[in-house]
Amino acid sequence: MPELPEVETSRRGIAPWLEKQRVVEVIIRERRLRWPIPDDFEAKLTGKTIRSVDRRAKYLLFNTDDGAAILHLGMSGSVRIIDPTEPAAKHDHVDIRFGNGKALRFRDPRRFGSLLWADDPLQHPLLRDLGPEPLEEGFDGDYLWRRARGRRVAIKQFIMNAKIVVGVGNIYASECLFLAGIHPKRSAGRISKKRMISLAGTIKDVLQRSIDAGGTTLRDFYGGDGEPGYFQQQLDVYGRDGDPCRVCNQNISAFVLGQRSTFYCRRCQR
DNA sequence: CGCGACTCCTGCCGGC
DNA sequence: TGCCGGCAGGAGTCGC
Repeated sequence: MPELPEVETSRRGIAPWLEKQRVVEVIIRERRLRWPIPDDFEAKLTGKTIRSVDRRAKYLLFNTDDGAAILHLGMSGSVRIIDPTEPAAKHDHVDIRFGNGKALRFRDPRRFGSLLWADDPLQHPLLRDLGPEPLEEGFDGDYLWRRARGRRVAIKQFIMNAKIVVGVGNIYASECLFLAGIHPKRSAGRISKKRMISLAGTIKDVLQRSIDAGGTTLRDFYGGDGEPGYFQQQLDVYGRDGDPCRVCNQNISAFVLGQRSTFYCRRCQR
């Protein structure tokens, strides 16, 4: 998946095409996603006007005057704006057609994504208990440090926990910890407030920089305009095991933590 | 409650 | 060239 910057880039790409547009038709070719698309989804959305396209964590929210569609891209999902006469390819599960003649097409080969309906999306069980947005008020080093009291889990898993803070995926978790000089395996509760302030800063910086760069990290990501992502390798450690550390020249190490690949510099990170 | 393991699914890549 | 195993950006759920 798209990590948070990819989702935000997708949101910015598609929002101008959708806002104030009336949904004229919803075409669902495959309902079996992470959860089945609800049977009444088409009926709920058809005929309504999109008021805004918002994002909460990695969920895209298509708000109408009466309820909202909630879309999660999972690991392999993408959205783009198309001419609805364009034939659907394999894994193109949903088209939402609008009054302006365009359509939003959702593709998701692995089907880990989801498409749901909620009268009040922020109160939906999947969104209700989420932690703060990393780029908004309410997230800083003090907050991280307070939440880490008594927690023995590895800091990498801690910052990837959406109940603590949303939007830090596997790639950026490694990157942020490298920049903060913290070993991925260090217990969350054993990190000083000073270092947590540094970590919160790197999380904000990395996510903001990645959004500014158009969000793209890996090659199968498509922005809302359908153009391939930039695939810029601005990454310092992710996927670079064996390469020399940018700072100290030590080879970057890799190991598995909580079933996720993890990259770090054993000299720079303690 | 906190934590670790497991799970869903397809595509792709490297090794033989 | 083909087959097979392993791995991939997420995150909910279960069992201890």
